[in-house]
Amino acid sequence: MARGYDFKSIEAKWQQIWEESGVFSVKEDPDKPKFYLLEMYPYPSGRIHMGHVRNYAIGDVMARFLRMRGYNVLHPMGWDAFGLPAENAAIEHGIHPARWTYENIAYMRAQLKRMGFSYDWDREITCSDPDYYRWGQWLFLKLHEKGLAYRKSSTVNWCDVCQTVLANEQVEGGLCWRDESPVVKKDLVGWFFRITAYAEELLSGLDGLSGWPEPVKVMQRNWIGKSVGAEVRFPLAGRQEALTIFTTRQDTIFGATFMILAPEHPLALSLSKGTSEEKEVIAFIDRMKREDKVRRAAADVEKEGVFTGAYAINPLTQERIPIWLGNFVLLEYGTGAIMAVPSNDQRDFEFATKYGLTIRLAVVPIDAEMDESTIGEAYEGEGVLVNSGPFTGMGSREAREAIADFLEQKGMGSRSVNYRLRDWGISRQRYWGNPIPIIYCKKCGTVPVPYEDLPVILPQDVEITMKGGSPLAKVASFVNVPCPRCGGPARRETDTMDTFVDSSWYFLRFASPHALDAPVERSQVNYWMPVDQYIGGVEHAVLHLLYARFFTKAVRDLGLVSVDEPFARLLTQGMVCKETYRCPEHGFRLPEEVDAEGRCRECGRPAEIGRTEKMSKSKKNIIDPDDLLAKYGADTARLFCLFAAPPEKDLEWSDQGMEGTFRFLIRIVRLVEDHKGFLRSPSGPIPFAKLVAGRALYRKAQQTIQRVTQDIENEFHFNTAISALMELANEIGRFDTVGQPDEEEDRRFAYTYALEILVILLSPFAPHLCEELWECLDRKTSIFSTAWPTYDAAIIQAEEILVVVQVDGKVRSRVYLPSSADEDAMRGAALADERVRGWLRDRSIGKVVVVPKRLVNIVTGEHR
RNA sequence: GCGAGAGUGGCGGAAUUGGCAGACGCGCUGGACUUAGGAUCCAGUCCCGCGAAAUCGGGAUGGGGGUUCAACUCCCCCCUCUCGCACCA
Repeated sequence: MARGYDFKSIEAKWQQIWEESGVFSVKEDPDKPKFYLLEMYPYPSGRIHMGHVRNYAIGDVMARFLRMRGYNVLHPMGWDAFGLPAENAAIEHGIHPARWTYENIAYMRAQLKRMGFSYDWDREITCSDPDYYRWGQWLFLKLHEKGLAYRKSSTVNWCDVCQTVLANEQVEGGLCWRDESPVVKKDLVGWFFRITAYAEELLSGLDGLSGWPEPVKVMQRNWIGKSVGAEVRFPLAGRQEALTIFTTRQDTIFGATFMILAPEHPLALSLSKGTSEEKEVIAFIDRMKREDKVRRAAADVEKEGVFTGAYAINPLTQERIPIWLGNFVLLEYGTGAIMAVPSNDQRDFEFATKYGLTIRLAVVPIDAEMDESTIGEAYEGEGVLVNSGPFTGMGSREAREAIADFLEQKGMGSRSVNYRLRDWGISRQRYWGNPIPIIYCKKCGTVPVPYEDLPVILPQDVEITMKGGSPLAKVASFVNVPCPRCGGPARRETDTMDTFVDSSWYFLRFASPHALDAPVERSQVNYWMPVDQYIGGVEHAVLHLLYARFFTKAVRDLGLVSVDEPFARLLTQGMVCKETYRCPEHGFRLPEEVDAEGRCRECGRPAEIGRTEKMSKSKKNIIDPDDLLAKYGADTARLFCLFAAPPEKDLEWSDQGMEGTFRFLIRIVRLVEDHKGFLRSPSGPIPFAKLVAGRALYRKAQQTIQRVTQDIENEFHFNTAISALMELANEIGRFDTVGQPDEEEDRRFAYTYALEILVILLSPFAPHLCEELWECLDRKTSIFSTAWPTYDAAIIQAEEILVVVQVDGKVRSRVYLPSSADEDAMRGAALADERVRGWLRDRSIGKVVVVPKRLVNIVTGEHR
């Protein structure tokens, strides 16, 4: 026990009481405003880390605060329990993924309980439970019926380490988001969700999300990548067909002097057939196929291409222009073909320069000279059209409309919109995930598993390896099933769903976690949704948060929910960071691997104190929440996370900061315990008007109510809320409890009041200790069934205000005035102030600026 | 390259409808109590200067310019850092 603060028994005691009383389980209640507060559920990796502690501490303050403010708060927790690490554990330690996962969950649930988070555990969801994943399968089948889930062959991102496909969103800079190994391309058949069907709504919906951080919305907008332009048909010379391209710059079409196709373009081979270029074209296509997609897509790779031998007709100039293949043209975007305008597109310019192709100006800047013979780079800005027939002289912006109209009138093309967003590939060639409920029959083709046969249970006895394809494919009893349609022999789909599918609707399930005949119970989900406040890491800005928005809209269109957007407000908390130690020979070192002189204990070389980085095992700078619980307890750990930085910023870990926070709690314990005999006033409350000795302290307590309430409510400024509490604690500590005998009642009353306010206001941050102190203060019911205190604006207003007096903008004096002082009184008092008069000697008074209740600025004229 | 965000004491951070820059905490310095202090309490702590002293003077919010009675806050230019996207036609 530490100096009178026995956090271990206090925390255990109250956690047990909360659990037994079930105070945090909720149900729908029409008499209270509802509030759905959600933090991103964790992957059960083994133990919680500081990022979880911070995330959930932020959420728990909100939950407890809002309950005391009279809201009906839904605050659930669950487990993102499917995923690859479970399979890795199976291979490394021979533990079954299910056992590994459920043991981790048991341990982590206990950790969360020891942190004292106020979850409604009755609603706990584990997405690897058949009760949960059957509804994921059900939703898959519904999406399939609507054409929103489909199967296709495509070139996919393949991670060799994970032995599975990755979605576009899961590739970061050409590397796997999970293990940072290079991603390679591979042709595979797999299942996709048609997220692109919602591209426009996902984009426009962002405008309504005023409670989301702007950076996240920007990232999503960029990811969706809407481009407005036109599709234009370029007739092929000597053929009936035409080549369709997409462009956003139809105003530059008169400068289109050649065309480029992606090497994989279906016309690529046939165009060169029979030409003298055929051999080279085949060789080029082969080479591109072998080359890694990621490397090819990097911007710094040199552009290269090959002439197909074929020509197209520029529909506006009627010019015969050559068709090339180019490594930088992507099959997946637009039509996989482009018109090349080297004068107005830098990529086309580089290509044209390399291969000696024609460059002709189409759009030139208004105020600068440009010449085909001297052009050094493409001009990509807005400007004026040249060489453009009837459109010459038109502004480029205007010309885009005019040329689009022209193309539509002549039947040469049409306005068109393209998105960078691709459909979401959800097939994973792994075991520990939700089985895709599809059966393949030779006779009937692709057959959905009938709803009444759900769930497709993930079999238990599976040999897990990281090679040779999906583990499920080797389980004969799973694979071989009769076709639901014809009864003939058929086989199951052996891919499982991306785990992001599970997390795309778990927030809906929390509203009715035990619904037996549907994924959600409609009245309950409509009562609770949307999530009023969602809290989690910014790393999911485009992954989970985009998928979840898509799912919500799709599920809405199935008639299951009535909201358009799942998360009304979003808080993305910063990372938890700590300084690192690095030895030139041994790399990152643990703090205990470095001695007091800062040398590596192994080789004696000075270890460099590295930069502050996100806590991670590999950087050896993690803090284990279990250690904090043992040394300081949950309240201190939570309070420090909230005090050290505002939630959206990175938090820099500081052991000394932890100590300071711990000391603060000990001081509060002493404030209560050292004055036990002094507390409580037998004669009842004293009206503020009659308070004398305790007047200032009472007012400070009232002011603190205002500050803490506002800081929590607006912008989540927990750090400043806590500093306000520290100020109040300091003032209580300074308060003279002795005084004159006739003032004793007055002092007792104010002291007790201030202390009670301190404990209540602190309770969302340090709930266990505050319950305990509340009990010490002789209160009989839980502090969390107490209403959040209110303040009186008239009391908060001090009788006297401090007015700053400036002369020519510099502070020269300060005067105290009654708070009722009007502008004239302020001006008069300022001008009468002796110090100010000294500064005004020899000068004439020009303007006098008066800011009510704050400041007087006297502007002087020239010297007299 | 494009997009977004951020630069304030020794450190984490306060203060932006423009109105006392540095709240609160850490660290540090001095003192008290102590056999002892890495416990606790009290005082001090942005920089420079005069001074016995402060309700003294000057300077200071990445750098430079501007608007204003008044700028950490608004406008323009520049520098640095972080994050996201990265040949998307």
